[in-house]
Amino acid sequence: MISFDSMKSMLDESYKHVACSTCKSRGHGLFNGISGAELDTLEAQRACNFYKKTQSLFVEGSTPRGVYCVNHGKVKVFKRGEEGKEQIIHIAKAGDLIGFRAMFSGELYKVAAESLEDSNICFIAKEDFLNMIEFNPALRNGIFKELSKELSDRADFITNMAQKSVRERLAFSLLILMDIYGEEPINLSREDLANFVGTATETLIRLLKEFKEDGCLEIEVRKLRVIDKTKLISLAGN
Amino acid sequence: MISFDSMKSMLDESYKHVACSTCKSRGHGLFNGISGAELDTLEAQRACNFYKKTQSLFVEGSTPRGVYCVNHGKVKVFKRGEEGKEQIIHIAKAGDLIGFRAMFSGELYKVAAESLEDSNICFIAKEDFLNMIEFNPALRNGIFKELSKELSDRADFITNMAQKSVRERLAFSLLILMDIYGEEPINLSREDLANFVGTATETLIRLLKEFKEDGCLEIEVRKLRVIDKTKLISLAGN
DNA sequence: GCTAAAAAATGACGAAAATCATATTTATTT
DNA sequence: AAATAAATATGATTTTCGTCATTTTTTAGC
Repeated sequence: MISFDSMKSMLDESYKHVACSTCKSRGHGLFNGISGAELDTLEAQRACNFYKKTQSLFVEGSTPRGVYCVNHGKVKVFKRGEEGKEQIIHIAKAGDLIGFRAMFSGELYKVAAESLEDSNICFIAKEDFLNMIEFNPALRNGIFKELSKELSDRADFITNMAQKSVRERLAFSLLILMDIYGEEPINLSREDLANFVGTATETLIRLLKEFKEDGCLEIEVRKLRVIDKTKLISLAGN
Repeated sequence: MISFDSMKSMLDESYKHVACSTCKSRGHGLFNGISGAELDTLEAQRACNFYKKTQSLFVEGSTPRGVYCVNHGKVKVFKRGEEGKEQIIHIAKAGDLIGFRAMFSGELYKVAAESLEDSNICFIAKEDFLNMIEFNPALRNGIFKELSKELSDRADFITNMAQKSVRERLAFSLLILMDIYGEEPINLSREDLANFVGTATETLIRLLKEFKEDGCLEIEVRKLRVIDKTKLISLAGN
């Protein structure tokens, strides 16, 4: 049988030509409210690119030149600690915008971004993006809202890190990942999952096994499927 | 001798009548670029209040009605974990704005805020604040920048939490607190400091003692003074 | 399809830090 | 100033989790 991933690779070319006007990911994203002339402008300004799995969008310390809009696929946004260990801060899915924090700060990237699977990602230059915001109050408010939401999420993240056990954090992380992956199984390497939870890979593997034995998780090598969300919620402890 | 704190209390009345136009805290805050008619409007719209130490500005789950601008004093912004333990997310100093995330999200407060010392804090109603932003691009960009900075800070915070030892985190936290407290000694209870670092109070106390013995910290009951910043930086490990 | 390399899994062990119990000091109230 | 409460400090013990070593499985290249 031909895998879903290899099928997608075969479709590379078509992936490069997604129109914003028909982009299904747009519905849940920030460009949701856009239409008419503005949509045309967006369409003309953005460049669409295909990223193979594990390809880098940008690295820590580089100069931000624009924002990335995920049309299809998943992207991890992460930071490296001193010993080079990654801490995944955020996982972006279709419809999500990446790297807009850097548009406002005027600083170099403080995080890095890399595709987690074969992805199709559009790019909008800084100038064009800031211009759109300047003249579109609705979009502006969307950005404010999004920044606010992320800020709030990160406060939760910090609190969890400080006060919860690794087991609780894993359960919590899996619930977040369920939202991100939707119907699809969660497709992350053990290392990436460990770097999201904030633990050692070995510890993570042991806990996954426990969860499986507890009957809330189905495990294939790189595919996790939650089968008892209720139990997971109680394990997450809130 | 009369203490600084009690002296401040005696001056309550004067604290209530700080004019925005002469507010010294304004220089380092978001209202920095404001002048003329806008400054007059701000002046007219804001209400100035005195908060005694440990007084609450707002609690988790309540409805946001505006933003708070610290004229004098310090405020902790925190979240409570399941067992009620606080995690301090941010400590605001004079010139800082508190609670503007909630202005955009349309949600209830997800964090709480409480004064750490006798403080003078102005309040600007949501409507007025949003109005100012709508018509002042510079202020708007300031807010974007501020939100972005906090987002970046929190990514660091998360990474530190996940990858650093409590000792390293304490060193790092003390460096942050040095910036917040400036020339003054760091004035926090052991519990608050532990809740900022994200550790148990007992562990924190033991580590403070170590730092003191290492000669980088001077400890009075509620006053910490860093005396060897270089050493602290090396202890923080970045 | 075979081989090399990478990822996942398991076990043994130790260090870090939480918890619990209790003592001591400092603050607050009357 | 004494009494009570709260904050700080210290000790003993346990648990969690990270580290290191090694094996097994999966993936990717030729």
